[in-house]
Amino acid sequence: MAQVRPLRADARRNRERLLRVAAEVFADRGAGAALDDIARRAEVGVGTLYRHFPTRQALLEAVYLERVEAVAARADVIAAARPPGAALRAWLDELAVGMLQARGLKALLGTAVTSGSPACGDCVRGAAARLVRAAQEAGELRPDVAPIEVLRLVHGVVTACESADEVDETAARRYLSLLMEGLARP
Amino acid sequence: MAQVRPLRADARRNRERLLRVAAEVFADRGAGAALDDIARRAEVGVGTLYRHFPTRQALLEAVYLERVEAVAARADVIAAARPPGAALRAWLDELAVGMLQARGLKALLGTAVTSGSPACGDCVRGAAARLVRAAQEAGELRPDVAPIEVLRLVHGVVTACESADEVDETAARRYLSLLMEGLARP
DNA sequence: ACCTGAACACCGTTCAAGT
DNA sequence: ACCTGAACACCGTTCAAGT
Repeated sequence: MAQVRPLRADARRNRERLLRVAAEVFADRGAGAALDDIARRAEVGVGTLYRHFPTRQALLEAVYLERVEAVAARADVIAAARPPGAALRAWLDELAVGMLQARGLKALLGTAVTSGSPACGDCVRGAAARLVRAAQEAGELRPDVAPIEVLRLVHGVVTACESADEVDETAARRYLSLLMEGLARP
Repeated sequence: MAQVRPLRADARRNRERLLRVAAEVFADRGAGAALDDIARRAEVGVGTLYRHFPTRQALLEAVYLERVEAVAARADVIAAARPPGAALRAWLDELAVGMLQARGLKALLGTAVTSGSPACGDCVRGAAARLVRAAQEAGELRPDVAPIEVLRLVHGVVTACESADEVDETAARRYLSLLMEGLARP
């Protein structure tokens, strides 16, 4: 899937410049930022952007790949330190805060979670599945919810926060708290 | 605020044609449908569309005004027939189903709820406030949530449903059910 | 093998000219 | 008082020409 042959030196430089610039631009213009603008700031033809990243989604994934993997990896760290129910909750907390902070991350996870993009989606879905199953086996989570539903609900909760005037992590935690209480009862 | 003088006959006809066509187009193209397209189908210059509805939001509001008012009015009917907690829940159910069915309605309420647009926002916020307060006074709803937060959460839940493959009212009710259980505990 | 940027398509929005 | 549609701006996407 990934490049078998290493990229030519100039191509590699361009790719990296694009990623660095895209991260900045997504950060302050949001996930819908003009691709044209990203190419120009990276001092690269638009065609080059499209060659490396055929879709906006592909660019978003490449930009946030590390962060997404980090969040997914946190799942196991957290799971080792806490009982299943608390672990799930703590991880969803981190996930929600991450989505609130990184403006592109939420857009990415929104679609990645739904339409199974292999790169980023799998590791997040996998992490969620492990935590959800564990919590269900421990009787700390209602058995009739699927991991993907939990992810969708968290996505919805973050959306609810965004529609407030200012991004508010406290509100996010409160909303998640409500959600978790609902999820706990069978 | 509204037109003091009645509209000229041709203007009135144009306005009505625009509303009728816009309703159709929003219904099958979504709330982001091309305004250009709406004008063309209504056999009207684009400028005429902008004259009557200066923003997409204004058009959405005009198209869904009746439906929104109907939903708001349902609040009092429901409140008269059930205890406060059940009434709130039943109304939020109807609200969520309405947002799922009418593709523009959700987009409209999303912004209307946040950035207080007078036309549609007020009546929905008012209805929500009455039901939420009543449920809180009856001790059936935690006292630390504001009506607008409840609306945001419902909006988030509907968003969660939409990210599923197919629009699923059953899922919406389940999610709302979880949310309400979380909202009930103090 | 990769890059460039002109070219095209599409959509939103405005405004001069018309009735 | 209202309508029209050309004109402009902006953005996404492709592709012929270049190295």
